[in-house]
Amino acid sequence: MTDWRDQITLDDDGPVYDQIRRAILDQIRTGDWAPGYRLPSEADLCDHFGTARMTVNRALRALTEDGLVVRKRRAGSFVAQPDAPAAMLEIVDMASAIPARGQRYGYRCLASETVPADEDVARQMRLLHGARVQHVRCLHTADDAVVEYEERWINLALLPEAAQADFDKEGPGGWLLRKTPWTEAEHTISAINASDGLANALGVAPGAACLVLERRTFQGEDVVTLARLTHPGDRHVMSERFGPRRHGRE
Amino acid sequence: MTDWRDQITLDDDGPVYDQIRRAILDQIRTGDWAPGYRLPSEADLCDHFGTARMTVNRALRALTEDGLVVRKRRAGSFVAQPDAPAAMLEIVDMASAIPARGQRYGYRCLASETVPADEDVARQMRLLHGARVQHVRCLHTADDAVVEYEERWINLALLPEAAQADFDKEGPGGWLLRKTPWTEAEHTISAINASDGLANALGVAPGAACLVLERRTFQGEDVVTLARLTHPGDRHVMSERFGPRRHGRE
DNA sequence: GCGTCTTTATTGTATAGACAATTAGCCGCT
DNA sequence: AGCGGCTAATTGTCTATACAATAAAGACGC
Repeated sequence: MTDWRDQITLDDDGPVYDQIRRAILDQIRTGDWAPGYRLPSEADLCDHFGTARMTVNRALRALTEDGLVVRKRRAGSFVAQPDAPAAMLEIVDMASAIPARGQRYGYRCLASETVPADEDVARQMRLLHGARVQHVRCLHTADDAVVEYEERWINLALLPEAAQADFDKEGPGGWLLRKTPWTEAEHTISAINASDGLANALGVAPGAACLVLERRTFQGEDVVTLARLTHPGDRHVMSERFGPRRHGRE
Repeated sequence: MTDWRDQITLDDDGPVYDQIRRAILDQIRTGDWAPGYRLPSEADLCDHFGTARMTVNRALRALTEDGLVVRKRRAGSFVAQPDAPAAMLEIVDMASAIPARGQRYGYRCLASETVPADEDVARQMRLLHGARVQHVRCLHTADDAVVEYEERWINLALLPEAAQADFDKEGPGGWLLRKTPWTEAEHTISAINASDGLANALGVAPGAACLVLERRTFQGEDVVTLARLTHPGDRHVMSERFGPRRHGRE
């Protein structure tokens, strides 16, 4: 990789601290500075941009508050591991959430195939009807009870490797978490009565209430992946807590 | 009211900017500085605390980012109107959400009574079994279709006025938004099959999947109110979008 | 090699001062 | 009374500097 100094420039639009923030954000978003990458020190950045340290500090602090960067005294500043989505609406990555509660996690892949997007999926993923997507269906279990039926569509235009990926051992959630740089996400929650097929997969009675969480994950304007996660309503709840953000020491 | 200088002091714990932030936060939380109140200017605060302006600025900026304070050049800094909870998980205050979509909003109060908390409610509200709470049940409609059945419990120890409040015209959501100072909130979402009674109230078939949102609203450690909001699953969804917070100009 | 001390790079916080941008409120004019 | 322009209060940003806290890396002794 060429020296970062050659790539990172300001756009002269808005406050300088925000220009710097966005410049660094871009490096992270493109994956150029991957998770774990050590950022230049404040001093180096000041030097490069020709600003005071407080200005660079403010940019880095904003990125830290957004969870994109982790900072440690003496060691430096690093691109954070992209686990942020899980933090907002809990019970997102089953593979990590279930062991945390002391239950035995199980995973089974039902199918993974490259297909043209049907109308509904194309609309939700902002793709043209018929665009190629990877369609994965799998089950997550806790102590042998099914807690989530996952249906997943991956945009092959953005992530062509997904067509070759092996989802037999690892769920698409974890795979994507490793592969894709930071993004935005959007959740939609609804409740449905289980169809016969779904009831069978989940191990519940037909007609039982199920909680459906659909998550679209973005890279800028593009949808990387669409996940439809269906849970038996009585066996699972989701929760989140918010308020004035936590400040200072954790 | 006595001069603010008599009330607001630092606790000497942690960074100064955070002490200042918390000191101001306390004024807001207690309702001492109510929504719309004009805060002292940065210069006054510097003077009072004996710090540099940047330090006070950082405290106020943090409060602004948390949505607790609104700042305007030349005019000053003001305590924000407490509309923040609605922003996080949308479809929260039906009375404002429904007209926003061009539908006709309707509200009907079914009952409002002062009762001792049963075991389940007491546990969720962190109260002693039998503590007095105001229990309100009501319906929200959009173009005459029921979109939400609201069951609400209000902690009378914290809000004794709730026993006398008239919930026939205004829903408890709006009333509380006006009455109670800023807090944290916690959501729990699940899906249930409608019981006969609930199905009747919502105007759906018995057994239909319903989305249940339970929200606990806190004042520090105390639960102010518990809301159980039940929606017909097929008629309603909730969504939220998140990612790197918006920065800079709106 | 293995512990212990020292050095030092890096971030975290705070200060004092400067200028820019915004705009509420006042003053004067008609 | 209404309008227009000026003034000044207030926030927004930036600089340059200083010292504190942390912990990695190196130096030293054994």
